[in-house]
Amino acid sequence: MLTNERHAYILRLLDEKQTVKIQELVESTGASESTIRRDLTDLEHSRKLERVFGGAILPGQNLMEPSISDKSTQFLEEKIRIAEFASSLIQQGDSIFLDAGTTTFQLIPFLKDKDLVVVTNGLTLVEALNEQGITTYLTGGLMKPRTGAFVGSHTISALRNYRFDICFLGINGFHPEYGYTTPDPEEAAVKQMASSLSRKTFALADHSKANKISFAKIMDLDRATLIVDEISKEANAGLQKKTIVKVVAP
Amino acid sequence: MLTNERHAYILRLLDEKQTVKIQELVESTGASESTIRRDLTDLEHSRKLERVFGGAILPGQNLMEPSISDKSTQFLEEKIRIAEFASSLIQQGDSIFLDAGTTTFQLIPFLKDKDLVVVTNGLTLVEALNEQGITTYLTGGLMKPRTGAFVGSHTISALRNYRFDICFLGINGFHPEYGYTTPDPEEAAVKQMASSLSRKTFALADHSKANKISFAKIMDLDRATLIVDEISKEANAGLQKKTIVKVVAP
DNA sequence: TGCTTATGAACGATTATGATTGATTGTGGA
DNA sequence: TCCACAATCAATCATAATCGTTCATAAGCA
Repeated sequence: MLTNERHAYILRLLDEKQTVKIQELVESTGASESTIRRDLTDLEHSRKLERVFGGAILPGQNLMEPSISDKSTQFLEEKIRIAEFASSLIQQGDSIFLDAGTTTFQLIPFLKDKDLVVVTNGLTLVEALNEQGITTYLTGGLMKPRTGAFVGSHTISALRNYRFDICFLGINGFHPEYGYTTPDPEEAAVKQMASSLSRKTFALADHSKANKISFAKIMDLDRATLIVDEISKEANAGLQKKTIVKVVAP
Repeated sequence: MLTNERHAYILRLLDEKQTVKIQELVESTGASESTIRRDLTDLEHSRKLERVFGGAILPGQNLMEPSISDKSTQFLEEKIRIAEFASSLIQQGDSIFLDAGTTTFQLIPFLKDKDLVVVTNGLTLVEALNEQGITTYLTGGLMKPRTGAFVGSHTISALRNYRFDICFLGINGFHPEYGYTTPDPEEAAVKQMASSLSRKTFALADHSKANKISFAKIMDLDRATLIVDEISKEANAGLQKKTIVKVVAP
């Protein structure tokens, strides 16, 4: 059995059953445990699956490719609600920055007929924006393969060419003390720069990001207005002292 | 068994079974392993299949067909031949600029395992480059919806951040007197800037571009080495006085 | 005949594989 | 909670399969 065949087989089985066990694969393929282990390591490295103790599962926080986004985007309903509200803050003729990310991506359908200039650092976003016929500038820079986000010094200096009325940021966590955070320092730097070039900054997040802390700090809470779908009363009270919070209930 | 017969047989088998093993082919055709190896290498070069360890699989399982449909299939064989030769000019560790375009797009499969840094202004190219695991910078700028090329002042100034060993340009026409031309002045400006930042510049074109003149002039012939698939003797004589021409015959 | 092309065998180099090891993690009972 | 046991893990090594290259021979062609 060819290596590629095994890989395809594993992915097919995984797609059917959501999870696969290593022992199960050893038996059904006839390959050794070591080989299956290596297969899973390879496939995880190319983000096709996620390893767990004893087997593998479908990748959780997945890419934003249209093909998989439909079924794998978590909190899609909430993100759309957040995006719709965010779009209501935009004026005709505004210039806006759209951060790379799945939540900001949901903003795009609401931007039609607004006569905007949009700048983004997200590869998937620029394609969707163009389909909507919106004038779009991409920052460029070094591309992060997994997320399709552009980062690095090139991206930062490209941003300096622009000024924005509004800046919409995706974030991975917000916390009263630690502020807005995201896993990648490079992405954090881009978000900081974009925000500093904008008259107003909005942070978009679903409720799962509440009180989460990621590795890289973007900014303190008071530097951006937070838009969330729902939030506990205690948490909200804690946040209100720091910044403006807009809760978009269903 | 004739070479062509074997090739046809291999492709038929591959189409049926999705994958073929070398041992399997050795047995069923009676040819030696070396011969089958050569067959697979040939067929891979003409993009009919993709080699893997122990056999071969159908090509482009994960490439994007939709974005490159009509225009790119014209003279596809020729473009691949041109691209393969062009790739032979690249040294390990080079930094190269890849112009947006269908001919330069065909270069990408030949760039694997070359340890390169690639800069491009083509949206479709950056995606394909990333699938190959090549470190890729996108210039960014204003996106031209139809072609997926980035142009404008942002693109130009982004280019100034880099220096290239080699620059590969796609063109729409070449002419002894009028030089290299392309329809869009904005794209011409990008090509000019990229070339001026490169130690060497190559213009890639199929024979249909001979003696064609488009609206915007990129540069005179002597500023770049021309790579074409074929060309009439008279035309070649006229060109040779102006620049170096490399003809990539089948 | 002389020339080119296709072929097959042989070589060392590269890659995939399977078995083994000791470390790590999850499980269940005291 | 703690401990012991079983399952799983990553790392290593030796082996087997496959790879590209080279060279010599055979076949096709003028």
